[in-house]
Amino acid sequence: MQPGPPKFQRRKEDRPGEIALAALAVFSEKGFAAAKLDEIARRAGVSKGALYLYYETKEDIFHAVVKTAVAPDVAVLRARLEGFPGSFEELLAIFLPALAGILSVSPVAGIGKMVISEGRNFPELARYWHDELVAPMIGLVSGLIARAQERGEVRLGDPRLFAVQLVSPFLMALLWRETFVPVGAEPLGLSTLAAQHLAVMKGGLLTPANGSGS
Amino acid sequence: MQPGPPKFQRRKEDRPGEIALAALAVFSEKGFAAAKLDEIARRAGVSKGALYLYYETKEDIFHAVVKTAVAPDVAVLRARLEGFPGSFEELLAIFLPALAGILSVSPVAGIGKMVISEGRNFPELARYWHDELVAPMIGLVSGLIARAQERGEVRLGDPRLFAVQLVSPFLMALLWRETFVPVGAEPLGLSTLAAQHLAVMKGGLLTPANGSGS
Amino acid sequence: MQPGPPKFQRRKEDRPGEIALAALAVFSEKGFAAAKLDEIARRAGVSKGALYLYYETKEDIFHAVVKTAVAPDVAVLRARLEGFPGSFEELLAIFLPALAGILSVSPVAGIGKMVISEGRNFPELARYWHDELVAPMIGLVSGLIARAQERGEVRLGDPRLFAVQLVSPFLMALLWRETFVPVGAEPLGLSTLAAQHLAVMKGGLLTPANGSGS
Amino acid sequence: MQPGPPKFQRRKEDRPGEIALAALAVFSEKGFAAAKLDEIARRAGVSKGALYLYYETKEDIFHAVVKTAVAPDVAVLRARLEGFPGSFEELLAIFLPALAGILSVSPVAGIGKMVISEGRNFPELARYWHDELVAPMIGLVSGLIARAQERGEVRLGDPRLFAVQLVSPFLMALLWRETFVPVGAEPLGLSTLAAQHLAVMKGGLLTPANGSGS
DNA sequence: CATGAATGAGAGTTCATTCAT
DNA sequence: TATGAATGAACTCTCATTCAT
Repeated sequence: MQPGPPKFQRRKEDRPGEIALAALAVFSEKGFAAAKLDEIARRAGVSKGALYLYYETKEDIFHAVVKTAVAPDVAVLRARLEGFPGSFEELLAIFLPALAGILSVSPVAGIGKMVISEGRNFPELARYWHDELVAPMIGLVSGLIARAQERGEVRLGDPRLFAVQLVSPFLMALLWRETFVPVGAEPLGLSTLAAQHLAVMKGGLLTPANGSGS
Repeated sequence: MQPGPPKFQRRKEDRPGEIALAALAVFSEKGFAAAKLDEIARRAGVSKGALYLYYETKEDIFHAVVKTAVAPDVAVLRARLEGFPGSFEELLAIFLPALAGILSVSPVAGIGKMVISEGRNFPELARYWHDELVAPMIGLVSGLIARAQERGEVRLGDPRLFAVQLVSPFLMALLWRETFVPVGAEPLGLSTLAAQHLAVMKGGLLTPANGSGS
Repeated sequence: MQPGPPKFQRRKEDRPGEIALAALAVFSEKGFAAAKLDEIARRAGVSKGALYLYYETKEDIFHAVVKTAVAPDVAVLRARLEGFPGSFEELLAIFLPALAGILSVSPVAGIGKMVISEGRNFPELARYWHDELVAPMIGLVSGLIARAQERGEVRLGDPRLFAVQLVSPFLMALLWRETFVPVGAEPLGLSTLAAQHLAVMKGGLLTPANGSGS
Repeated sequence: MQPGPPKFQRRKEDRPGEIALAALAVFSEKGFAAAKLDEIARRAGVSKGALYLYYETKEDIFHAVVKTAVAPDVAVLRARLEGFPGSFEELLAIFLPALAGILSVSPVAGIGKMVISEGRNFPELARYWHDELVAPMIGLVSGLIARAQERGEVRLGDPRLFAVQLVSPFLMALLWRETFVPVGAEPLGLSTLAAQHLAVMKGGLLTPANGSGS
């Protein structure tokens, strides 16, 4: 049986991704409970019934959305940081702007907000995010800091808390953007923040021989 | 027949506060949409109908909860900071532990999570929080920094971003506590964080003559 | 124990009547189901709980209202009509304006609307009204007509339907006043209607010898 | 396993009409407030949720019901009456039985009762009925009477009140049927009433040359 | 595969009724 | 008696999920 003339049609294999993308937007804007499947379907360009061809339940879609797009970012950063040849100061100078860059384009802000919001309702997702994204990231940075401490580059102190100090301004900037900018607040420039944070961290984190001379 | 416990009590004075307290817990755990009035009523020890004796709608209860307990904290901090006689370094040494102390006992974490979660659904509340709590706080700290810069105590840079750097680790610690600790993550000790953050900020924020000698 | 100075206070024995009066207004405006006991209590100047000191249920109040103020009107008309000495033509000339006069000041319109509206929900009340007010009235008028027919004053025909023809314009005028005048319709003047209706009925109801000569 | 009757049918076309029909019955029996959507849905043979596929709110269903089936009756009568070639006496002889016939089969009685009952609660509907049905009908009949007066066929007097006299017995008959017949009252035969009313009106409404000779 | 009309459990809200005061 | 805070059943309306087409 020869194939008829190939009619244009969307590739079926993309449907789950298209749905997840639409769902990310809706969940991120409304939260889990207030998000309507009707709206997700409409934004995905499919019928409401079609959602159930690819996902079992609304919760299932939510899980898919949260778990999607997590791995790539971690992998990218891990690749850049692990085995970085230079000093910790040089590492910081690379890492902080890179983090700012990634965060400003990644959907991680929206998903992060969802995890914060719905963590109590979906502990499995909170655990997943902690185990897959947050803990590895913190662990990675902590490890780099610990090694830098061993080399005498970084002052004494809890590496995990140092890691928190390093990344928290960016977290705050993301939440600021999602929460207060829509109601009229002045945005926090991510790149300026990265530069200024780098300067302060170099001054405060590094030992005198390594940082204060810059 | 001996009288059992009375079927209900008349305590008009106390009810609104009790309801708001119960609602804070439920909203904070579940988010606005997933919170059931049934549960709020049960935790407040009243019937569902009684809620409507004191509040018009579910949204009204939510508003009451979000607007509650905002002013006190701001006022306390403003009183401590404004007109502080010492140097900025001394100010930091007071301010960071104080902030950590306040945050660890205030319901601000739960409410803040709600504002982050539901900001899009209730922009009025996001605006209220920004205008009443967040912007004043940031403005207060920024002002202190700017004056310290004029005195040559603090390095050059955007005071608003310095303020973000100062407070963001505590924001992150709160969200960490609310989101990841319940699923098994190691807590971030607020007081240890405050001490370490103070050390780093003194090293990185202050000018050499003022900070690096400590 | 000497009595203290006599404080002014409302006479308790009027309470049920005051409540029924307020209830008449509210039921008449809103219908049974949409009438709120809160509003009845407020208009009666008592608390909601006080209603239950005098009536068992909302339905009980409704019954009281419907059954109240029915008997007087019937009695007045019956007294005027029964044993009227003159001709039927003279009777009509008395009866129609009198009916118009009574209806324009009596609460019968409001109650009648309630009976029409709620007859299906409260058949007992429909039956009560029919038996106590409507059927006696129709019977009374029918009887007068029948006797006038026997005297050759009124044309042949079903006396009951003649009675309907006699009273129906006033019914319509009442319903018009209650229903359409509030939304801007021109009122139907009851006294003008009575005069014109009298003229037509004299021409159409009476036999030539009795009516057409007027 | 043989297939039982399908759990539900898709009949998008027919549903609104079926729902409105069921709603007419329920509203007419119970009044607006006492009518339960559950019962409307059950009588329409659909689920409660299905009502909301076709109507926005309960009030919306009520509006649809009240506005339904109004225009047709008016149009039919207007067509019959306007431009009627014969004398007013002949017109009456056609009009009154026709009115009786239409009213005895039309749902206008039930809807009219609803308008009377709920006019205060839904003034928009009272206005709609007045403007679309009642005022045009009264105006139509008044106009015919006025022209007949100009031709000397009808006695002097307010044409609008004459119109009321003409139609009110039928209104009363309808309300009688809806209100008192269900509790045991003798029905008022509409066709007999029409014939007798015709006779009386010919005698009382027409001028001697036109009416009294019949 | 795909649709969307239809379902039905469950939510927020109202209000007649009760009862501690 | 009188109050009105408190109750809880019942209502309207929503929306995740199903299924005839």
